[in-house]
Amino acid sequence: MKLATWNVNSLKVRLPQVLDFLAAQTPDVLCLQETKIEDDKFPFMEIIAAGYQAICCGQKAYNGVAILSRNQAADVVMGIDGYADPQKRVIVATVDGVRVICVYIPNGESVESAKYKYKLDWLGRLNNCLKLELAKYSRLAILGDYNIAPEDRDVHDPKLWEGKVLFSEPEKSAFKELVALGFCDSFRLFEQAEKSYSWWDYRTNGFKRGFGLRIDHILLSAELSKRCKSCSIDRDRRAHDRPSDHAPVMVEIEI
DNA sequence: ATGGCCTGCAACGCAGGA
Repeated sequence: MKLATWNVNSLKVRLPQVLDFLAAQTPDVLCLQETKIEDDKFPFMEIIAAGYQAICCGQKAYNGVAILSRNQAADVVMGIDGYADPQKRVIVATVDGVRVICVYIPNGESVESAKYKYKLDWLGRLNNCLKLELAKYSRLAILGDYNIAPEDRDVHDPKLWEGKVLFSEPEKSAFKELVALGFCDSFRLFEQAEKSYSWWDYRTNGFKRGFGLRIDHILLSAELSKRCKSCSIDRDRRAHDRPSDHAPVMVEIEI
């Protein structure tokens, strides 16, 4: 089973690239973030024509998540239970016996920002949600844009990023607390190339200069970790004409 | 280089991203 995640930074713009990704990688599940499209405008026809089903939780202009899957998605939940967040950042479903949580964790803007407080609060709510899901499902995967680089090796210049949003201690602690619930960062189960990142800034010509961060992650429960055979970043997609600023991340699990 | 771009919305500049 292949599970993938990709922050597409507008599904409308990136739809051809998403269809190309589906054809090239044939994932069983693809989690999308920053679709930036309302549900009634979601490109269901094109996705279905590609052999996939889709569930979505979107809004106008900002945020928005979706899960594309070859097989039927069951027990769908939009958002975090008991948290009336107007920002559409979470969609959950069971596919092929795996509980899939697609997350778009807030960016935070800067450590001084009100959005940073929202991010930390949001992470607390996600932590509670994962606790409950883990009690119900042993095969659990959380895929998405976490907007947190967990370790020095996930940052092109840790000195430069020290204390900054995406790499501040409270964010890294919150990430560790999620993992400590009983997950593993699937990317680190395997030997990886140095300077492996999933996001590069548009502005700094970041991709060409290797100015990147690893902020898109796939956390797996113990039950899935022991069956995980690979985790990779499809970094070549970032070199595409008119790319998303994020590259897809994918795991293969033997089920 | 204190800089650089991309997207959507609604206008011809802003918010937001990270």
